[in-house]
Amino acid sequence: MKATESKYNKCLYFAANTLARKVEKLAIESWKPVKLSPSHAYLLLMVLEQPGLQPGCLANHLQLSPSTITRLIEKLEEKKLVTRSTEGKTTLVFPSSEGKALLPSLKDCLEDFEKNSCCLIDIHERERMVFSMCTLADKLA
Amino acid sequence: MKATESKYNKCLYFAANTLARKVEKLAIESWKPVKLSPSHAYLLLMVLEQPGLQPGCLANHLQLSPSTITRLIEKLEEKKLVTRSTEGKTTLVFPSSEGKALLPSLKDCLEDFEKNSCCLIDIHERERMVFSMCTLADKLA
DNA sequence: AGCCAAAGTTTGTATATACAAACAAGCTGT
DNA sequence: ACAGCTTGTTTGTATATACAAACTTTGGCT
Repeated sequence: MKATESKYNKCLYFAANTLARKVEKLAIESWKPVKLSPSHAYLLLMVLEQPGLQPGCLANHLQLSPSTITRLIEKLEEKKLVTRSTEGKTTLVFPSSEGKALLPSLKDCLEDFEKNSCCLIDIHERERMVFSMCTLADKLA
Repeated sequence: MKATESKYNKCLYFAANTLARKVEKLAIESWKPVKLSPSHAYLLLMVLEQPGLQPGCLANHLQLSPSTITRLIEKLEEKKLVTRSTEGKTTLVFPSSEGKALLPSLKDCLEDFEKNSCCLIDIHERERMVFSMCTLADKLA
């Protein structure tokens, strides 16, 4: 059965969750080449662009809870892709050289993901949808 | 920080996940009066409308995996809101009388949820967004 | 100086969901 | 008739995420 045919196809709860799960699946595929989950990949990308970023800042940008960010960083640290350095009460996250080496592949994966999802929906409709989703998310904050 | 201001505010992965998590939170609040999580509530609603529905059919309508449906039913069974009866290789799910008694409250919660989320976004934009989300979800199936 | 409040981070624990494998029942072709 | 495929369901295990509580450091107030 298709989502558009479900009894709940007008329901925001249903639509938001169903879409998120399927997008997650597509994203997981897209990031398999670098052996990272999408969240880990996005976090690493941010750290590569702004070395020394703090967990709190990452949480804001990725709209994830601080504790989730801690867990993501832990895993990236295990994989030797980032390092943490504690400065007083704050923590700074830096990419390792291995992490830096991954940058081109990460960008390829991101591009792949965008390409795969863009070809499924009219680009303007997609843009409007993403904007609506972010706007509504903000109002739910 | 707001989702619309994030570095990733154009990214489908980011938008879909952020929105879904926040909608989930709102839904959790909306269904607190009946002490059920949103998924459990939606499942119970379906079973109330169509007693004897099979897990597989529930999975299709709710767009969840069969194993997730099993887990949801287990919990509703613990709470004595539904019963399972196995007929050969299929299973039929029926609401208990306690489950039936919950129907009016469930509908109130659903209405509350709709009301709370509708007042945040223009109703036509919302409709279009939900439709786009379902359509895209189908293409990602 | 000393203490309390605030801010940043981490830890313990819980929920939602899925995949893959196991299981069970029915169906098909020879 | 029965060996094997197919379908529906459940179980074992894993991931993503969050909340609440516990630290930790810093800065303000007295």
